[in-house]
Amino acid sequence: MDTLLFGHNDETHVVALHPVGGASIRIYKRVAGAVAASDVEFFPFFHLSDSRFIDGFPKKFWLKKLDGTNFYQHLCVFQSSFDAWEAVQYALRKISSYFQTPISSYLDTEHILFRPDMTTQYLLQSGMTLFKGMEFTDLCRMQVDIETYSKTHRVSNADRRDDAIIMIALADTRGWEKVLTAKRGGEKKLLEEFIALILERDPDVIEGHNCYAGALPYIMKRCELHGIDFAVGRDGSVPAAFKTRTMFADSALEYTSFEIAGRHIIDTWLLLQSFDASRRTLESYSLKYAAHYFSAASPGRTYIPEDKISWHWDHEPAALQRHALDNARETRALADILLGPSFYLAQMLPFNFGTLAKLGSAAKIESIFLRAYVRRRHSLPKPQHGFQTSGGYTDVFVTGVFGPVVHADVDSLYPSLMLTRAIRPASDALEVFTTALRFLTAKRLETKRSLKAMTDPTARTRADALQSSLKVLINSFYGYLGYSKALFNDYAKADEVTTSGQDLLRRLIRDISLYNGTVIEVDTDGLYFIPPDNIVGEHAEQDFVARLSALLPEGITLGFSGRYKRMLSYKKKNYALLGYDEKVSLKGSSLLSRSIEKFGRIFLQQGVECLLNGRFSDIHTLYIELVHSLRFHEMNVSDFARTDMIRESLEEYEEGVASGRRNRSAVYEAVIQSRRPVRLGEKVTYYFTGKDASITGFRNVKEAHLWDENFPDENTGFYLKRLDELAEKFRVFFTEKDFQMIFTSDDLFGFDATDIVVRNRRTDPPPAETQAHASIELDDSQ
DNA sequence: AGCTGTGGCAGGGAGG
DNA sequence: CCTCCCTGCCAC
Repeated sequence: MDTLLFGHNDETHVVALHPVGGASIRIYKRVAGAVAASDVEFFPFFHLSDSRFIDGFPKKFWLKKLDGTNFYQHLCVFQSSFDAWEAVQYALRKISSYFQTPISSYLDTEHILFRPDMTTQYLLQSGMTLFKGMEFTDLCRMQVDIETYSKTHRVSNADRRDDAIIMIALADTRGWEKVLTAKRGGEKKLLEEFIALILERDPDVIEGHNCYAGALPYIMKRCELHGIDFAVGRDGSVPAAFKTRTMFADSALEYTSFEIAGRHIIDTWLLLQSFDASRRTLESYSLKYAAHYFSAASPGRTYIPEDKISWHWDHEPAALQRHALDNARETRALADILLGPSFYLAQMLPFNFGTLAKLGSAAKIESIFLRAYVRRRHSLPKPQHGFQTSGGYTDVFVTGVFGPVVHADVDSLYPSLMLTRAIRPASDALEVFTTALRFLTAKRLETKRSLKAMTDPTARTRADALQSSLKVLINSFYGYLGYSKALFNDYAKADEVTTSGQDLLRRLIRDISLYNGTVIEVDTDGLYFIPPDNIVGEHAEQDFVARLSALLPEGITLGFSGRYKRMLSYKKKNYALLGYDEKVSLKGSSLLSRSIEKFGRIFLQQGVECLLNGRFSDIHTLYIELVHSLRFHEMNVSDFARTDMIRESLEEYEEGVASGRRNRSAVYEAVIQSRRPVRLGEKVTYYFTGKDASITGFRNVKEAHLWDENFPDENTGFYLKRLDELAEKFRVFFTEKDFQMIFTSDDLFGFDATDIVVRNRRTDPPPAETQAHASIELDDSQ
């Protein structure tokens, strides 16, 4: 698509554009924060580019700043296609007269047609809040799972003529379920049946697990091969497809995004990604794992691995049918759990439902600003250049094993500080920031209060989805301040928020110490501490936290968030907790990380458990067992393999290594060695081979599926060394003598755990006031 | 087209 | 050996 590029950037002018009275485009001049608007005056600082068409209609325009950073498509939604066309004509006339040259030839007007209908109206509402007053359950959501067959290869390929879609499982929220199967060579008929069913059931939402990267492109390709239109839009159109690249949790993600006219597409795989972006608790994004994680798996179901699908189709088609239908059901269960917040946000924000499910939090916050500023016809600021300089306060005062332990944290620390101290971006002339934050916070508290009184489960689910969607928004306000691309960013204010938070935490540490409590660890908004001797039992602990809370400024409260039998304090952001239910949970990247091999994770988990319970001889036994099974190749490859993600193409990798931009890395070398193509974002499992324990990591690597248990070639010395590296983490908890005795594989002098105790140490000089009251014994030897 | 932040630990490679 | 730098992963 052609781009109209005109004018030049100018620091003093900012442009906003929106429909007024349905048909005109106005461009504003920013004068000292106020707006001078004119139909005639024109300040062209944007690209008008890439208008997208759905069934011939311009859906929206994109305005792009000349520095390439911002898009304002949500300001450019028109009430009807007629208005949009008028707006285009208007803009072109203006541009032509401004430059005194006809430039209408830049736009391909051939493809703009007049045909306003309900579908177009529906689509064009994307700039407004949708579903106002509706309930989540009012939507008709359809779930889709496809199974594909391959005669010659383990996994089927959309491009191959001899592969086919053989089964489509469908379910919807009206309780309807169906499995379509293909007769021999009947893929075309199957697809036509599928299309007819979508039109008949007419769902508002189509859901699939990994449907953007999986089912949808596959189906589109198969339809293309059979020469049929996948016309499932409400206006009879085929889906619009476009390539997207987004950043999810530090890693680039490439997939083809689809839009179906009049319907929303939901990919539960993407929902999982954004769910995990804040919590980081998921081990995998597979449907199987996620369904299990959310306790949404169909009871007693069987799973058929991808490469066994063809076999089941030939020999046990009924089992495959059950498998496919269970996938559709689990997809629905996942969406039920994860989709609520997006639905209720669609009632509040100027994005449609399907889009909201894909957006990050900054885009959501910004849409609140944009709508308010457009309504008030106020100009928009440019993002500030610079960076944030401070963050949360983190400290650990003692290491070792302690108990009992209380965890307390400040409720919504950053939002509370922003409200009580009236912190808002300086550029926010209309004070949308504070108004919106206060409104959303009040709304959330109100929802949480009403939730307590509710008994009806569906009403509770609804209220909970609403309050958690509000929580997502509220917690994003702070991050928005420090975001480089945010129009209303303000780094100084972001710093003010964090430094006030730090002050508050230091004050709490002092207060706890003055009461003779011992603070173990602090991180950003919460602290773990040993309560004073006279505070015994849960009630007393809660009262104590309430007393501390009463000392804090108005509007800021400290909440009781847990009590533990014992805590192992290792390093900042690294600790373990032993609950009163005897459950142990590890925290922190050095104790619990996907980059640690499975045997290492087991070693750390069990080792920490033993430490918390004082079972020192068990650690010794555990160590010896692991050494033994490594030395005699008794482990499976999955116990010592590592899994990493492919984040760039092999070409980019080789280019990066050659240019010195990046180092060689084991996971890429493993793939290169096995000479196979890889997808971006693919996870590859590999292990180290050879005899030399001191090899550099990127040499002697092999993909895990090439490991043969009859000829185990893993580098035993390397993994033994690795075990000892992990054992080093325990050194700080023991005397040198005890440590040597526990972590040795020969019991020449016998093993005797009776004299072993955990050494508790002070790691940071405590604040002056606390020393006089220290109520635990500490070894200051460090 | 779409992308919230800082702080902290560990491991690997490169080069001394 | 060590230090420096980069990346990955995690806590909040």
